[in-house]
Amino acid sequence: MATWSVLALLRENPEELKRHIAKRLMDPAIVDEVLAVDIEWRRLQTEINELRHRHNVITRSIARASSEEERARLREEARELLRKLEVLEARFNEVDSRRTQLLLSLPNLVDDDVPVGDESASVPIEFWGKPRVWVGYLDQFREQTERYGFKVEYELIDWKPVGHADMLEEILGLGDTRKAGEVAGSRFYYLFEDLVWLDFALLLYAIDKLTAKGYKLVLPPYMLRYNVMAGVIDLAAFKDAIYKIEGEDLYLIATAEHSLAALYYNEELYDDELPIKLVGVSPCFRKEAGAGSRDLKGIFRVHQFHKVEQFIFSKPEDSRRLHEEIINNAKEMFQELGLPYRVVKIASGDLGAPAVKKYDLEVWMPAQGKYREMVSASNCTDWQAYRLNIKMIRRKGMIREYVHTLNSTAIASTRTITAILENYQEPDGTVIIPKVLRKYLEPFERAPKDYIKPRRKGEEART
RNA sequence: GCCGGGGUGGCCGAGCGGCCUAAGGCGACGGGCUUGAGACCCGUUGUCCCCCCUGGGGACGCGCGGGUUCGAAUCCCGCCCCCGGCGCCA
Repeated sequence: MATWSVLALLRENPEELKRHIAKRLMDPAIVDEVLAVDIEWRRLQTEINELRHRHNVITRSIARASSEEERARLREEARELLRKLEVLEARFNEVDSRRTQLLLSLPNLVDDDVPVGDESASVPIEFWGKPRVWVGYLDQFREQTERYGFKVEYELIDWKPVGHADMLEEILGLGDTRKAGEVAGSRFYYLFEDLVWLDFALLLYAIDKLTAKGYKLVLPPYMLRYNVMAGVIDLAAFKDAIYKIEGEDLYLIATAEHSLAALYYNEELYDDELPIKLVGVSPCFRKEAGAGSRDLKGIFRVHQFHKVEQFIFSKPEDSRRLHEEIINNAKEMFQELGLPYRVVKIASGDLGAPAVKKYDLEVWMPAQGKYREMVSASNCTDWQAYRLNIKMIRRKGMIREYVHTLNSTAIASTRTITAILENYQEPDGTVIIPKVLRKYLEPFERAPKDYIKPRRKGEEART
């Protein structure tokens, strides 16, 4: 019998489950509630099973009854049981849907390795690259490195790089968020020419990199049904992030993770075919309802962007190792892109409900004087698999368990573009194109090759 | 979107109101036989609940959800998906 780790812990050691939930800074009282409902659920089920059994016995005897009178008597007896069952089943259905709802509202467990606390407890565990630090940001740069005991080499610059938002609209003239705002709303954008080429070059680079490592390339559905979406994310994320198609049971994906996870919805995988490593490409649609006015300028936080995503279905015993693998893949790509980053181990209070552990990769943004999130890599263990009903069968003994799922950004296009606009910016506004991207631009006549040249807004593109 | 056909266990495929709750085959797993493998023989093969829990009992399960009946894979209604034809379309 396959068991979901959270349900197993609820039944075996509810106090321990409470500690996990408390680590997420959530109210552990839900544990008592769901435990009581689960007990009631089991009790009712036992009672109903017994009544149904008696009913089945009678029902079977009707066909074999010797006389018409006997049949009539048995029918009445069966009806009497049905009346009792009706009452019990009504209770059960109530309890059952309550139980389902409560179980689905439980977050995943928290890995022992995760720092406990709110987001301020998240800890950088590794720095890479030589960030360019403007003199005015030196203090805050030190604050973001030395405070955690890291001595990070940097290049001090005396000119302040232009922020990505002004770069794209004013210096390069290759983006228009004002017009997009007028016709679609804030957090939408038009990108033009070289930045569009750059977007596609980034995607191709990530696809090339990961398929070379054996990941299977997938172009997934961009919309999913409610039941499937609810299997992948928690309700809070649903409200804050997900767009619904009017009049249809369809929701726009916020990341390819959602439809990649759903690839084996209601299926069983044999242990000898795992791990299954996928690389998906898709647009991502996000409401950003909880974001308020954060990052309103530019294209850092937008309703729509392209992303290449890593996704793995794994054996339970392999998921920790594979979690390291996907964050390492991301690191490798950002190293090759030459973007200085740090890896942050996310604190328990800031974990999403699906994950037991999460790493973010944050790139140094010279114009903001901050490290900003580019990549997020999560180990979801059996949380999504339980909800999507994806099991693993161990050949040895044909034992069924839930598979583990893992996901990580490879490259999110618009965010990575913001990082390139700030990190590869020359004092005159020229943006150097990272070397690894150039081969993906080479075949196209009108694509930029080595540089993106400044040309004020309204100026004709290219020379 | 319209008309017609169809969705049965991991897979193929019978069954079309009760001969007790899915025949038969394949696969997989366990065991027997064997020096080993194959062939062969026996058993097992979904979900859930209960118990005196190396085992035993029961409920549910035939695309999904309802309904009719003492009894539904079998009859009725709604939805989803697949195949064929027509229409529309990048």
